Amino acid sequence: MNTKNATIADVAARAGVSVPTVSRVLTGAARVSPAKVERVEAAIAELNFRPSAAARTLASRRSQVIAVIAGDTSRYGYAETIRGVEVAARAAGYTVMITVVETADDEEVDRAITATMTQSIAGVVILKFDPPGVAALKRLPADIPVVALSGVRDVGVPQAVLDEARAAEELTTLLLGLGHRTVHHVRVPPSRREDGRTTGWRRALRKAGAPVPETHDAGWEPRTGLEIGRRLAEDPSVTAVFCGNDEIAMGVMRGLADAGLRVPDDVSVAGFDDHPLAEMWSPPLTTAEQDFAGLGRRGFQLLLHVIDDTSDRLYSSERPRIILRESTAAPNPERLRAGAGVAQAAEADDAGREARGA
Amino acid sequence: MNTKNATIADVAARAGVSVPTVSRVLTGAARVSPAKVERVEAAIAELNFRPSAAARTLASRRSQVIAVIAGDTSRYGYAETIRGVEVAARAAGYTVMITVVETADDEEVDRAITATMTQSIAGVVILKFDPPGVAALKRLPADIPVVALSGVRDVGVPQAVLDEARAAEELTTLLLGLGHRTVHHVRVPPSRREDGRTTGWRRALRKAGAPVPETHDAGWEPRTGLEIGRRLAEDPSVTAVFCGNDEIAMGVMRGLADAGLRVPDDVSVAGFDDHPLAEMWSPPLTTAEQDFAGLGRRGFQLLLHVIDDTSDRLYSSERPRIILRESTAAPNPERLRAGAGVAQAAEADDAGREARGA
DNA sequence: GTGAAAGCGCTAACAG
DNA sequence: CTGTTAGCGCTTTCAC
Repeated sequence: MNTKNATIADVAARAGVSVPTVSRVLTGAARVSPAKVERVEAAIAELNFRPSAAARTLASRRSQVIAVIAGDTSRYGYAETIRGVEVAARAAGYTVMITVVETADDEEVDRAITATMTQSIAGVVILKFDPPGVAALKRLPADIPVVALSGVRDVGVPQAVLDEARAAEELTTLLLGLGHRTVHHVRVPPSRREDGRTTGWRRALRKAGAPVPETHDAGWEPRTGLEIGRRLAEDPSVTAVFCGNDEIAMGVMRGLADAGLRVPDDVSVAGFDDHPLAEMWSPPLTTAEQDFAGLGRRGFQLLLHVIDDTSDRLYSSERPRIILRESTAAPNPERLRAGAGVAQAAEADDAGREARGA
Repeated sequence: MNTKNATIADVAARAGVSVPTVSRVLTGAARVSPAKVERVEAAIAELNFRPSAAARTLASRRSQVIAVIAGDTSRYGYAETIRGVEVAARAAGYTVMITVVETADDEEVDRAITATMTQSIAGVVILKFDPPGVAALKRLPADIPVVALSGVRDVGVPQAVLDEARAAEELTTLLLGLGHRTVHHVRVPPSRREDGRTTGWRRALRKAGAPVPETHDAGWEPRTGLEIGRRLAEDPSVTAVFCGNDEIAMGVMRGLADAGLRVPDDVSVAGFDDHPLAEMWSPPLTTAEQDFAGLGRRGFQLLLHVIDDTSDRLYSSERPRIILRESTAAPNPERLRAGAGVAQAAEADDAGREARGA
């Protein structure tokens, strides 16, 4: 076996042709006589030659690598989105490079942008799921092809979107339709001031004329939902809870259970995303499906269009699907009664705050 | 602002120095007079210059990119391991490139190896968690620095390991200590004939003189555990189940619950990995913690040693930790009695098979 | 079709 | 310390 990598010159020598000819059969850029093609291919196989992407990129000023910039790589939605990008990229002959931006600090964002731009890449897909993603998108040089992936439509950048607001609105409306006076909301860390999930929830309540309760803020870790669940259990006006994602919903349910409440008998809980474990949960979780992998795939396709300048319609969105399972039901009449007084007060409170412009 | 990327020559011209001098301040390879350093840095900032990794790699034959080869990127253990690698790589100034190998087919593995080797990379970290990973490791050229990450120690390759067999043995022993006659086992897809998890389980049973029941094979999806759970419920000799990972354990528990059995009252269930949702589950899941992110970090550090040829001890392992929660308890006396006859028969059966050399 | 010549943007030896 | 001279391995003109 050959230890050192053969070069295109080695292949040319072995095949008895010139270097450019080898390059031609490699790239298929120009026609080469069948006889030579065959000899070149034989030489490539014999020498186990693999072209150097670095040299090729340097000479051609084109690259088959794309970068994914993300605030995280491991959490469900992120990992699935990245997987979708990777699958589509691989199918198109591209390789994926990862750049993680942990915070939205100037320094961290710059570091990430530099790390990304230094690599000669064809384009970047950026997960605009959180503040670091938003910040990175803002700082990315304008001359590099880029596609943003997110839950809310934004202007000025080609993007693939999951219509979170719509899904959240439908889900909340469904809960209201079950007979709940209102629906409480536990947020996951938003990408900016307000997420599509929260917006949709609010919109549904407004449209239904239901009171809009104060939101509860959870982190990304399921256990952050636990404490919130316990607090929620103490408030008898709470009969339905819509959580920003399934993992938080599971934490909230654990907290509710710790407090002795049953789901959905005492409180209905809905999640978001349709995490693979949502249907395994006890009770199986009502949620809104989010096709993250599809988002990633669509994002990459869009990027390909941006790269090739095939700019017809640089936007892609898809309607989400609500999945009704057993964690949601009609409100518990007793609890509804018990909470009535409290809710009344809260409502007045809420009205007051709104009037003051909060 | 400058649209096109500035080159090192532009910087040199602007700073009034030679190109190599700019290179020197860039790489810090040689001393440059403070005055020039300052001018060069100013020029770099003004031109917003970013060196081209492709050119640098081509000229220096060194790269700051590593590849991660994995059979999957999204599942819990995989995603966390990759995250660990990325964090460590980023801290050391490296960028991570992902190569997914979906199957162990020659063609697919070759495609992945070629895609990886074509990029000029400093080394590769390979997730030897499954057959594709094992196959890819086997086909990787010998001259590229490589570190394998897995649950079982193997010879011939620098590697970071999570001692699965030991964790599984301890967990099974713990279950046995609770009074169960034996422990049933649901496997996740193994990396080869037998995983460390299964090996450890078997070892514990053997050491305790407990019968070794037939294993059940689940897939990666939680729902594959569901059907197995239902089947397990029908067999009264089953009082304790050790699952290959937490997600499958959750599916199994759902199946058990569907059949009307309670955990841990009727059947104890233990998982593996300590998935973030394991403690949110009802009941909270007994499991063995697996520090995947740590595995990834250690793997990258090892790779750095392989690259620098600092070959002291190219192996790293860590003792796992068992987490006892509420999904496991002493066996249900009634079920134990009911199952005795069946178990007896199964045991005889098992003994017979073993005698025949299975 | 095909080869010769000229770089791509950078680093690696050299001299000095 | 610093500039000059050669490439790294490939693609891209441009003749023929």
